[in-house]
Amino acid sequence: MDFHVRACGSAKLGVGEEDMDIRRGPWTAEEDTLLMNHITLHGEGRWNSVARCAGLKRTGKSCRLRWLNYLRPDVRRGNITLKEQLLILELHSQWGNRWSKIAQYLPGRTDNEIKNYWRTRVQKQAKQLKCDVNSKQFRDAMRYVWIPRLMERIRATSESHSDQPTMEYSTTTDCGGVTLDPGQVHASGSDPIDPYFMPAVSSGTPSDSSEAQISDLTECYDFSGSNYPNESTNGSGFCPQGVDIQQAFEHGFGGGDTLDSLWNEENLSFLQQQLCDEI
DNA sequence: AATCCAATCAACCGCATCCCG
DNA sequence: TCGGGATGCGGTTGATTGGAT
Repeated sequence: MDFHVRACGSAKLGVGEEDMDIRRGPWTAEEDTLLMNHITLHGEGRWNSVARCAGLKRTGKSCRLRWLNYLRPDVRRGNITLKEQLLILELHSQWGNRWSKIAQYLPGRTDNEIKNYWRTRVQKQAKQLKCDVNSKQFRDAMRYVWIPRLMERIRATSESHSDQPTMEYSTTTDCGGVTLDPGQVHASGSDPIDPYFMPAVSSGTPSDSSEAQISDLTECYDFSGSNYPNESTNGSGFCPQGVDIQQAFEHGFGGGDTLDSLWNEENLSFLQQQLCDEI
C-alpha cells in the first residue's frame, strides 16, 4: 500500500507544508530511526523543524504524535493493569474525557492509550448492557459491583505476591516525576464517588498471572436478558455480599453505604502506592 | 483454507489554546 | 493589543489482527 500521497488542501496542513510531499499512514522503521536520532541529538520541540531537519516527509504534528505515543523511551506498553484501570475509573469520574490529564497520573501511559481503552472496553460494555455509558444505571453498576470487585482483586493479587518482587515494568525505576496525591485525586469535601463508572475488562493474557484481568461485566450477568447469575450461582464472588444484582439493577442500587466504604481514601492511597511500587 | 467479522490501536483531523514578534 | 504560527487535546477513522464459521 502506498501512503505516499500528495497533500491536497492547504487548510489541513501547517504553514510550509503545502508544497511538500507529505507522507501519511503507518511509520516505517527507517522513519522511526530518523526521528529518534534527531531527537536524541537535538531534543524535542519545534516539531515542524524536527520534521524538516530530520529529513522526514511528515508533518510536525505527525512527528510529535509518533514520538509521544510510541518512540518515547518511557512509554509503557502492554495491558492496562487492574490498578491502572481503577485509577482511570476514578480520574475519569472527576475529569471526564480529559485524557491527557488522566494520563499524567499513569506514568508511561499516553492519553491516546487511555482514550482507546475507554472507547474500546468501557463504552463497549455500556453498549452491551444497553445503557448509556454516562447513565446512572451504568454508573451504579460500576460503582456497586465492579469497583469493589476490582479492589478485592487488587488486594488479593497484592497479598499473594507480597513476598515476591514484581518484575513488571522493571525496565524503569522512577515514577516519571508523577506524584499520586490522594488530595488531588479527591476534591476535598466532595463525594469521592460520582463516577461515570465503567467496567474494567479482560485484556490480559492467560499467563499474566500477576495482573490477572477480571472478566467483563457482561460475563457476570446479562442485564438485557432474564439471566442474572449471582454470587450463589457462579461462585466467583463478583457480586459484593448483600447485593442482589438483579433487583439492584432493575430498581436502583440505593444508598449503598456499606459498599461506599470500599471506595475511600484508604483504598485510593493503597492503589496509588501499589502503582508506584511496581514501576 | 477461505471468508467474514469484531476488536484493537496507530494515526489523522479539526479546533482550542499558547506563545511570540 | 493583535495576528500568525506552533503546540496540545479530544474525536474519529481506517488498517491490521485474531477468532469464529
